[in-house]
Order: sequence, then C-alpha cells, then structure tokens
Amino acid sequence: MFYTIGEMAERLNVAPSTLRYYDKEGLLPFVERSSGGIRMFKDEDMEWLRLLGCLKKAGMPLKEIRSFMDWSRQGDATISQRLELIEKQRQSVLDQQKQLEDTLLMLDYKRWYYQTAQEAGTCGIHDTLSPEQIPEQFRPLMAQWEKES
Amino acid sequence: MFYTIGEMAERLNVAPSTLRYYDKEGLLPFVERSSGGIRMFKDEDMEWLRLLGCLKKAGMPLKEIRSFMDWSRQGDATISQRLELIEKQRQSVLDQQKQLEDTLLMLDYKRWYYQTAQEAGTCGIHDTLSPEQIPEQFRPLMAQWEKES
DNA sequence: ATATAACCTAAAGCGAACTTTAAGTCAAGA
DNA sequence: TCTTGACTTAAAGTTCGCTTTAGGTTATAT
Repeated sequence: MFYTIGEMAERLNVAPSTLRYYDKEGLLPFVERSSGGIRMFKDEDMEWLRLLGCLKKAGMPLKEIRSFMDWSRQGDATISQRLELIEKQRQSVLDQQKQLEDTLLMLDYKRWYYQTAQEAGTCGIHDTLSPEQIPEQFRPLMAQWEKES
Repeated sequence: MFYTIGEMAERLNVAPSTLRYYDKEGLLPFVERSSGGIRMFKDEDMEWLRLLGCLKKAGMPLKEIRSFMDWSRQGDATISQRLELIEKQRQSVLDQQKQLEDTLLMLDYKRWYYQTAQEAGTCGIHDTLSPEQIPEQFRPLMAQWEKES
C-alpha cells in the first residue's frame, strides 16, 4: 500500500536524494508522512510523478512545475491557469520537434560528408564534387547557408 | 570581409560574451586575430558556427564539441572519429525525438483533461466519465499506467 | 536490548554554460 | 590629439538541477 522513498526512487529510476530535493522545492505536496516523519508514497502518487516526469522531459523548469502543483492543490478555480501552462508547454514541445528535425538534417548531411570522406580517405574529396553529386535531400540545407552567407 | 565579435554575435543572436567563452574553451580554433588582438571572423567561419549551433541543439556538451573541433584541425587522420561522433549524436537526436513524441501524447491528454474540466467547471467531471468517453488516442497511454501501477 | 540499514534535515558542494565585473587596449571620427 | 565605443583578458558570480556530507532518527531483525 505504501512505499518508502527508496522504493519509489527505484520504481522511477531516480536517486532518493532527487525525490527529497523535489519535495523540498514543493514539487511533491501530495506525499504523506508517517508519525515518525518518514515519507509514505502511495500508488496514486505515481500519477503525479508521471506528470512531473513528463513536464521535465518537455523542458519545463522546476519552478513552473511547482506553480502547476500549487494550482492543482488550489482546486477547480485554477483550471484555466493549468490548461494555459499545459498548452504553452505543448507548443514548446512542437517547437522542439521542429528544431530537432532541422538538427537531424544537418547531422545527416555531416554523416554523408564524413562517410564520403572516409571512403575517399580525405575530406578534400568534397572540393572535387559537383553539385549534382550532393544528395538532393541536402539541397534545401545548403541553399539556406547561401542566404545566411 | 571581416566581422568583429559584436557583429558576429548579432548575426548569430548570441551575446558577445558567449562567443568569447566558446573561444576560451577551444571551440573556435578557426578565429583569426588582428595585429592588435581583435578577433576577426570570416564568412567561412559561419560554417563552423552553424555546425557548433547544430551540435549544441542536439544536446552535445561543449567538451565533446571541442573534441570535434580538435579533430577537425588534425586533418584526415581523424575522419572516422568525427564520423563516429556525428553518428552517436544522430542517434541521440532520434532518441530525443521518440521521447518528445511520448511527452506530446501526455501533454495532449492533459490538455484534453483540462479542456473537459474547464467546460464542466470542475475536475470532478473525470470521475463521472466512462472509459468510452475518453478519446481513443489516449488509451495506449492509460494502459501503460495500469502496468506501472 | 542492540545492531543495522534506511530514513530524516540542513547545508555545502558540484558541473555545465554562461554572464558580469574590473581594469585596461584598440580603432575610428571630430 | 582626444574622445568614445567596442574590443581585450582574467576572475568572480549566477542559475539550474541535483548530489554529497554530517549529524541525527526510525524501523526492523536478532
């Protein structure tokens, strides 16, 4: 029924000190204590910890996660704030996805660059390549470089 | 033909102090100096700075970027190391993309959760909802929660 | 009763990535 | 020539997200 901080930390693959830190920062207002002061995690706390993990993965700073937790405890009056914060973070994730796609294209280009160089034994091969020998997928990338100078 | 650190920083939308910091950390071995010690950036340096930005966006620590820059200066003997590092980072980006997709699904669920709660005026609405009233797209998510307990 | 392992807090420490500060130098225009 | 603004370095400071340390308490097994 209850889990100690060590057990919960193991389930979540984090250090117990991390959970204590989150608690100190007000991110775990739902955690109860035994009469002796020991933290007692419940199964339903997992839901909160999952959300915490999700917001963290989305790149939300701990301070904002704390706001969210505070609002949650305040009840239905704060639904719109919480929705707003979720939507903001959703947009941030969409932005990050777009950024990662650009980054991946660049890495794919570099991978091709060094694969080609490896086969030729020298990076100099790229000075001898005609534009048609560069895979099409990288053309938009290189066109952009022209612009940026 | 040449750009000062301030001009280059503006082009890249970073603070001049950031570029000085990168230089101090050995990330900009290509930057030349005037007789008076002033950094002189060339147009072709943009290529390196673009790569630097790309690796940073991919989450590579500055120390590893430094290795890459060091290898680049060492010439063709280090092509395979550079390729290896690029491929490692490519994989890391693929992993990050997968993670962001999971995160997005969770945020989409929470968005639906709070939109529904907002319309109803209370989070309590979710205790009254039958499983069929939860959008299909969130079923795999919730099934996973069952498992994790 | 005692040993031991896991828990507790408060406070200090750490690494990454910058930013700021202080003191001074360079370069271009009036 | 002098002023001014942007440049230079070295070193200290900042923020974030933990982790470690120190000193002590709780809970369980023998």
